[in-house]
Amino acid sequence: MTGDTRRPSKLADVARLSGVSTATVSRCLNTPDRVVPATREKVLKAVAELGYAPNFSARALAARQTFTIGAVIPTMENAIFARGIQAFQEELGRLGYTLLIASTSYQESLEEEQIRNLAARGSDGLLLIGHHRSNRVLDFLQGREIPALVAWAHNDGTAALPAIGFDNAGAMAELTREVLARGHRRIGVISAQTAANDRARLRVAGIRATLADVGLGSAALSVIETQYGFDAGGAAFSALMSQEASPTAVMCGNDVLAVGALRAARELGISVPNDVSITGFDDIEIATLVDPPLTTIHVPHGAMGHRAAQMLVQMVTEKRLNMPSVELSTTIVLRATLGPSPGND
Amino acid sequence: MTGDTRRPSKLADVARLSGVSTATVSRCLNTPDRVVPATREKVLKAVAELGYAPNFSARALAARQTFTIGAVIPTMENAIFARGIQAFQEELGRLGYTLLIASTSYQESLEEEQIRNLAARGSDGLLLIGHHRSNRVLDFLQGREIPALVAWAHNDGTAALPAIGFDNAGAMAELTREVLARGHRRIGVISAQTAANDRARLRVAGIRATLADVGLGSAALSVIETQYGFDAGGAAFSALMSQEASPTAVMCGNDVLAVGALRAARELGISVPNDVSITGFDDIEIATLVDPPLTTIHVPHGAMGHRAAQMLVQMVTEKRLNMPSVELSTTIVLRATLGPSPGND
DNA sequence: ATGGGAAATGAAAGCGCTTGCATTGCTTCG
DNA sequence: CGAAGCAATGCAAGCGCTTTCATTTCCCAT
Repeated sequence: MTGDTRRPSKLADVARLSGVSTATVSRCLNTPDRVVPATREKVLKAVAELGYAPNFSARALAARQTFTIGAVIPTMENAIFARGIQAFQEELGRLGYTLLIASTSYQESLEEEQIRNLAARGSDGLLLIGHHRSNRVLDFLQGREIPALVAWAHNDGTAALPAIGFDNAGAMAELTREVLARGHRRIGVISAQTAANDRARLRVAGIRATLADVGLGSAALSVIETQYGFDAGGAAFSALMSQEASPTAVMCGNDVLAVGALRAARELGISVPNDVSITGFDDIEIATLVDPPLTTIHVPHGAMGHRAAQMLVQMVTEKRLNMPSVELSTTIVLRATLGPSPGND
Repeated sequence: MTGDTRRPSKLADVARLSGVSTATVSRCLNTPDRVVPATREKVLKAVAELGYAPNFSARALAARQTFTIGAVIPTMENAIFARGIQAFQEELGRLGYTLLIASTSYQESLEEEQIRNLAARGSDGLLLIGHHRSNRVLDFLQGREIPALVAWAHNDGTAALPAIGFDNAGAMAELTREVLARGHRRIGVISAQTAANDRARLRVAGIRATLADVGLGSAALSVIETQYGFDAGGAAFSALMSQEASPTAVMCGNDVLAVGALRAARELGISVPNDVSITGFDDIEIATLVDPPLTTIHVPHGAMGHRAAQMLVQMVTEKRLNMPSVELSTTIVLRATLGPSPGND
């Protein structure tokens, strides 16, 4: 155990100690089966003795591979991304990759910068959120031949990048049917900003389409777009409820907004679900902790993170820029915030 | 704009196009003031024209600096770490560094592995959580001369690594005084596992010490250690309340545990704070969303993340392994879950 | 035994950048 | 007007690893 000495030992040290060439040591570490067991043993012993750990920068430079995956996400503060990214990172670790992380704080302009940065740092692959993205970025990725995978969204065939996610519009449509089935005919919607967020857009679209299916036009619908956050959700809810013909059900684009709305309802003395129903999207932990527990759409974040890691690593190792997109299924979780319409029509 | 072409252009391409040596280009990019303005301009023009971006692996290898900071945290799923890490990452980005992240899933044995991994990947500095750590790791860090900063904990002078955080014991002691002031004399504690978690340990110690101050021995105290999570918190609460002389106040090691306890209380038909008081630690968002809102200790996670990034980068650029620790102050947030003791003594 | 072919190993050329030292070109002053 | 001094630049040697290609070794069929 001469490890942890002054200067970290390098490949050449191991080679010298074990009496082989650096090439053989390298092969021992990277392609063990290309080396005869006796040699391998000898080398591994030297490695242990020296406490040798390869220098990743050198390796990256020589092999043009960093064993690093970059992720550009809006924020980690959000439980939704945090959970998925945690699973992503765990699986990545299992596969021998490390996660390089950058966030955009929901600023579209920052995303391109972060992507270029992570690319310059040699990320072998990139995890991106949602499809909304300029052609310039797409061209950059393609030109550099960097595999990229989109998560939290599904690729219906029209998008440029492969994706793993779920059918945002479909899931919301299904929930809308539940809402309609309970007699609601005036629907309020609290959505995240849709301009640079295809997920938010699709969720609203799912509601619109379902309403149209039963002959309900935009008169039945009242949509508010707002920032992300509990307070923003609450404010939007108040606004919605102070309209003259206020909605009997308020569907929210995500659980955070929904919980904010719930809190506002409590403060306003509006009973949920007796006076008004509220629904969410995501099924983060808080949905079960509020009172009454939130009816929402369960999204398999953990599974998505895991699969995303596997897919991305596969793209990297097989040098593929494309891959069949996978759609995960969501389920509606009926808890207590969705009830029959008060019928005060 | 010949950028984004087939092969990413390299330093030599820029040198050729601008008619200078690679050394000058390098200096232009890294130490602009060591190059005469006319040359600089010429080079920068070539850089723009080629869409040149430096290869970080090569740079890292040559300069022995990666502009990368590693963080080893228990998990990102936890809102507590997520917020602090988000702030840390933002500030890091501002300073030109990128975050390499690894998590241990609260497994002590994994931490060392992750630290070595991040070190091998050339992290210029490391952010670690809490002081609990083997000497082997400490020696490793010191031998490799890698600056490391501990967050979420305070260094009272006895710890090996500089720290930024708060006085876990002191904060909890203060809260305990509030509890005692309300007449509570039988205190239950729900703590995270203390074996490998100095923060949890100190929080419990803070309670113990304060009780001792007023002459209350261990008979007044009933401590349960449990896993992290809402359900675990709930289960621990049930266990505590089913004791013969059940506590009139339950102090929890963190908000997640406290909210779990709160939910369990509701399910058991125990009224908070009439029948029993509950307190948390951290003041994560959920504390304001539950009903009744949770009395807890506010911790400046965002500020801590920011400062941590600044301190660590300073350590890196000044090549210091040490630095004065900073203590952030916490505040008690009295909301609704702490009330007077029912006095059924 | 022995030649042939596959498997194992070694030698050495980079990967793209930084940086110590040598060189060039100015300015400045005696 | 020339030498000294200094700023700007260039040269070239690495940084620690991977990988191609050549060489050696080994095994087995003959």
